[in-house]
Amino acid sequence: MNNGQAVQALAALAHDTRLAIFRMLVGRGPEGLSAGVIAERLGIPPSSLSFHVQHLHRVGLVTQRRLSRQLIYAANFNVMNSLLGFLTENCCGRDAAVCTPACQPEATVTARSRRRSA
Amino acid sequence: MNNGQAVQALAALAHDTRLAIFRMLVGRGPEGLSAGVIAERLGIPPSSLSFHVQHLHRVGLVTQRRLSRQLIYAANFNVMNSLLGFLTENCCGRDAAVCTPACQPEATVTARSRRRSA
DNA sequence: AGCATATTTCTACAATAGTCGAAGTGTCGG
DNA sequence: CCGACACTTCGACTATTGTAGAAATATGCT
Repeated sequence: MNNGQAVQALAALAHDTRLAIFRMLVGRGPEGLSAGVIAERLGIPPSSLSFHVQHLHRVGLVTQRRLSRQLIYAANFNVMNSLLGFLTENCCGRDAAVCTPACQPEATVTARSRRRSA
Repeated sequence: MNNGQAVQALAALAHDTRLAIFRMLVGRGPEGLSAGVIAERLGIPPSSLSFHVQHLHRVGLVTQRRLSRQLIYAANFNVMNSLLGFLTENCCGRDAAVCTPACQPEATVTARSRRRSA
């Protein structure tokens, strides 16, 4: 993920409604949820939901598929993964595990410093 | 970090100029950089720099201290850490390490996220 | 005190983002 | 083919954010 993509993804998540949508979809997993259900749960009009969920879709954070009449949205973990990778790589101290959030089980080897030959 | 704080932090980073500022400060470490130097390096007017760096300061992502006439800004790794923690906790599958970016030394990290940033 | 430097705050404007009803599009059941 | 349903797109408006010169504030030097 490059700088521009990161800005886009961050902007997509930087909104109450969209973060709520994304978290809801993350909780649901690959199965996803239909647009109508999301809108109803959040108590927002369908057109507003569509506006926001498409923002997330445009930047790749959610996938879209049709199931008969409904459009099912689901979180795209790969892109979220890339975003977190970008942030840890570029927005944390380079030498240290100074910014290793919920993930220092035992190893803590900074993935970056371990660039083993491909 | 709660939902609202996360949205604020994400919004702060979701802008080309601010992300550039933050990355510059991350690269510099605790020593930080003065407002003037940052503005000059980015080629933006002082008032614009002030606007953006204060946005980052307001949400806690950068610290501010005075050194004689200059105001020195530095990245606040704690808050960045909290943000990453929030994202991994709330925006990734809860059961799985489905979204553990730079936390697996050599295993699952996608080849793309491993390339060193230029 | 008076002047230079570093940075912020003010101000006015430009641009972008968000809201939501209404109209349009795709899909199914009969 | 028609009507109902699920959702999106359009359109018009409001609100928020970004930009940058000019004026103001803070600090230091002599």
